[in-house]
Amino acid sequence: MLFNRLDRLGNYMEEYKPNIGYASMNIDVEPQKYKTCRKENINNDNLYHLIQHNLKVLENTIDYNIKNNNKMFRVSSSLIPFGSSELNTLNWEDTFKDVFSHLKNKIEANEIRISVHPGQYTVLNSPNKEVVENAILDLKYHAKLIQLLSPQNNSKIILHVGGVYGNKEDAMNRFVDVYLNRLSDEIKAHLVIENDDRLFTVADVLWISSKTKVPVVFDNLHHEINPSLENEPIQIIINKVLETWHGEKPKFHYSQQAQGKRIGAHSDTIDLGKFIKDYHEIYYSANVDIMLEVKDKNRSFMKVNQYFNPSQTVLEQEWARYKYYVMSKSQKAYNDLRFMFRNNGKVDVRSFYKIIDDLSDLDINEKAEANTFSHVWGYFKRFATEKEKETYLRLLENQSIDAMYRH
DNA sequence: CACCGTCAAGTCGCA
DNA sequence: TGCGACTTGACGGTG
Repeated sequence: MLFNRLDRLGNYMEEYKPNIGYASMNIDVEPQKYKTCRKENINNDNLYHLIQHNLKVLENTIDYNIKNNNKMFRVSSSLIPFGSSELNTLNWEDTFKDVFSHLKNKIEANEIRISVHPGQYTVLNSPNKEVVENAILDLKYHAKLIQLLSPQNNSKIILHVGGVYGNKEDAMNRFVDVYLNRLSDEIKAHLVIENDDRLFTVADVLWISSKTKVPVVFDNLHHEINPSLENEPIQIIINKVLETWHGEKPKFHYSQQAQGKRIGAHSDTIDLGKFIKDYHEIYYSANVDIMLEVKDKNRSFMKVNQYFNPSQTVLEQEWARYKYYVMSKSQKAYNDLRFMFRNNGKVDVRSFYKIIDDLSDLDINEKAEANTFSHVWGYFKRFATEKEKETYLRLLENQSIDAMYRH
């Protein structure tokens, strides 16, 4: 009997393997940062070069995703500076038509699911008419990005409900009203709403969904901080959220609290052990895709994706990348991992990342850090200029570890 | 060259 | 009533 049940659970595991995604930026591609400008510097020439640069950042991110078998990511709203403002008079859609078409082909050929996430300033339910108009323009901009990059039903615009203004019921009714009467079918085809960490709970967004049929994105950390439906088991709540997707594959958010920071602040990295525990409690029986919201972006994607799709080759690459980080934290962890990878032995994903994740709790170890810089310097001294060499030796002598990271 | 305050966007919550 | 926090790169001014 027990065996049968475990066996069935194992089958669910096979069947419900989530795509794992990360938000907006990739910290390991170059050029990495999206550029923008101030209002006073907006002109067509400037915008042209900024967008050209940003599309290159996006293409590099897509290439990274293809190479690393990543099937989901969030496109940054910063792609087009002032993309929803009338101050941007460049016809960027036509100007970069060929680039968009090229990127769209890459995304679709590799079956990558995309999403966009307008920020905290896009408020559809404001009592201020102008704020609402700007929010609608911003949704049009985001829908245009989807249309240009991947105009499929599973591409989503994730939005928060907005403000409360002293009366939550009125505020929710205003959202419903704007949704039903002001949004185009094209926006509605992609728009989904998420519970937030202060104002609108899962129960609130489910209510809005019941009036509008808008699907709901469940965010675990926001639900933990701003709970609702507390008498219901979590699986019942999840089932209610799943029903709002009407058979489409849902997208959920997952994040972890940063220790010692403001409530709701996202952690630097995903602790894989905690992820696995939460995944089995919350997401396990649901056929969903999971977007990670975390500071180290694609690196946590690699970590979580290895749990679902382990590969010895990838783990070895991961070990190579984390090597100096481990060395700078703990000589013991470094030796343990070397032992783990000895003789091309098979490495267990969870054990590997447990050693890496546990390092973040350690205090700064300046001796180990200085030792690491000596190792790294062993590689760099061949390429370094005289000036860089002087800087390095001066900083090492003074044990100025922080300054060394900067250089 | 390093560092700091301000700018964009809208809302909430605390003096 | 007004200002800090949230977010993040740009950019001007100061030392």
